Amino acid sequence: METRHALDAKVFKAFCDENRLRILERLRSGEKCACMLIEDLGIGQSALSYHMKILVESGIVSTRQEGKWTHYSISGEGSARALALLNEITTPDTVQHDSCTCAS
Amino acid sequence: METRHALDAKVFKAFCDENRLRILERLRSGEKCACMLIEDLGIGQSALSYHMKILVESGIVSTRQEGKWTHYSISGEGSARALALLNEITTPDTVQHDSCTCAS
DNA sequence: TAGTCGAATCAAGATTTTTTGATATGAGGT
DNA sequence: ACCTCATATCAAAAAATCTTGATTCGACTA
Repeated sequence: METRHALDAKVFKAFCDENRLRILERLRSGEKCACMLIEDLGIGQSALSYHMKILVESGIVSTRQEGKWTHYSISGEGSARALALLNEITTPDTVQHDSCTCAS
Repeated sequence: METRHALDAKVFKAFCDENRLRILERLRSGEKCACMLIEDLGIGQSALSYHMKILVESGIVSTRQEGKWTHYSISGEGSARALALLNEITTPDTVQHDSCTCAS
């Protein structure tokens, strides 16, 4: 079983790699097929496939099959989830725990 | 020189590791000193120091020195920057590029 | 059904990140 | 000045991630 933290980390791994950020940058301007990304980014076919898998599994990107072509686009839903998660992670708790007592 | 993507990736690396997410979880309830985090997370002293460095350099966490103790807390400013960045990265461009023509 | 083409998967090596233990630094306290 | 304690840094090993080239899979076409 994976901990919740491991699952959360998976979402943010989508944004941790330079190539994936370059892919997302391309997708901001609309759906793209794999062939176009490969050409545009100067990246190997299997490398692209590897990164797309990570992006899709994190929920940030969705796929559409059209014959033998695969088209990728940014998932609004997935992005919203990531944004909400990031917000949660960085927002102070309502419940305040005991503060540090090491200097007392 | 580092590309912008590499810099952006650095910010999100703060959230890519299970231990760092556990640290942030603790910090949500307020400022904590290193000694408390080490004990609470069952992590080595130098491992904590390593992760804190990444968190601080990404701007998500800020430090306060008090005698020989270091206290860490979530930076509202840094978090807001990360949130804005994530939002930008995942929001469709205004300028629409040519769409994919591979199936034409 | 054989051939072709786009994309996924696999296996190996390269690179990066994380952990660990040892040592250094720096702020107090004596 | 010396000692102690908290944290940072360093170096080496361990683990995870990324790249590359080869192979496989699945959809279309002839």
